[in-house]
Amino acid sequence: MPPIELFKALSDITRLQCILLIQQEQELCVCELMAALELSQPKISRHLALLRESNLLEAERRGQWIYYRLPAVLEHWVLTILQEASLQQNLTELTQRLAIMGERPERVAKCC
Amino acid sequence: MPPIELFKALSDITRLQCILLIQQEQELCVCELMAALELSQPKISRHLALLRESNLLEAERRGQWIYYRLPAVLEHWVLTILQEASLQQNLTELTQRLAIMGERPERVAKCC
DNA sequence: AGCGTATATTCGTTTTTTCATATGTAATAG
DNA sequence: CTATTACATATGAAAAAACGAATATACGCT
Repeated sequence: MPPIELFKALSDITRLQCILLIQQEQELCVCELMAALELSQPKISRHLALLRESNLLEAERRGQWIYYRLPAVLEHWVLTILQEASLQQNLTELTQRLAIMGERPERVAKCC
Repeated sequence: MPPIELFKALSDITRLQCILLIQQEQELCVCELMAALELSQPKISRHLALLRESNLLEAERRGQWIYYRLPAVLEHWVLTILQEASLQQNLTELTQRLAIMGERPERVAKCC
């Protein structure tokens, strides 16, 4: 992946927050991201699609839900940059809103 | 500096090439960047202005020329990201076009 | 089969970014 | 002082990105 593609992908606040929150939480479904970021479903979905197309996220359907996570194989320098970013980016507010939903799978059962 | 600001700054190919080439060469003037990237003066200048406004570059006038370089003090995580990017980004073509100009100060004398 | 939930995609519009052209400014040379 | 070089900035147009609203699809339940 060329650096410019990574930087373009991370240059939108919605995409940056999505990918960093997913990195922190291992995996998240769309409705959890909607709740955490307080954004509309199509908006979240479209940005996730962009990240998927750049191979920065992969999606897995489990029942009604589609879970997003970082790909198992990810170039090391990309991971380095994500980690540096997550050290700088304050995610506490997003994490709190996630916590309010409760733990998975109850969280999932409740959220959508 | 918030991560999103850095990623926005690096999400344009002209700005990315400028800053990485400057990082590699210590410092460059506008006419050297024009020659290396083969782009118009206002285009280079505008992108340099954006990088300057984000404090990712600093400018120093010496006679007729204005030299751009990385700031002496730059958050460490920003440097890390620039270094990771420069390991991935191929700058040989740009570097060659710089070399054709010859060495500074002859290069500078010739370039503009 | 029919309904509700979770997510994706399409479409038309708005906003943001980028660009080329033109003009302004600072330094140097004559 | 005038001309030239090196660079900055303003302006308006074009291209790209992001958005909301509506629609489509896929799954689970009854």
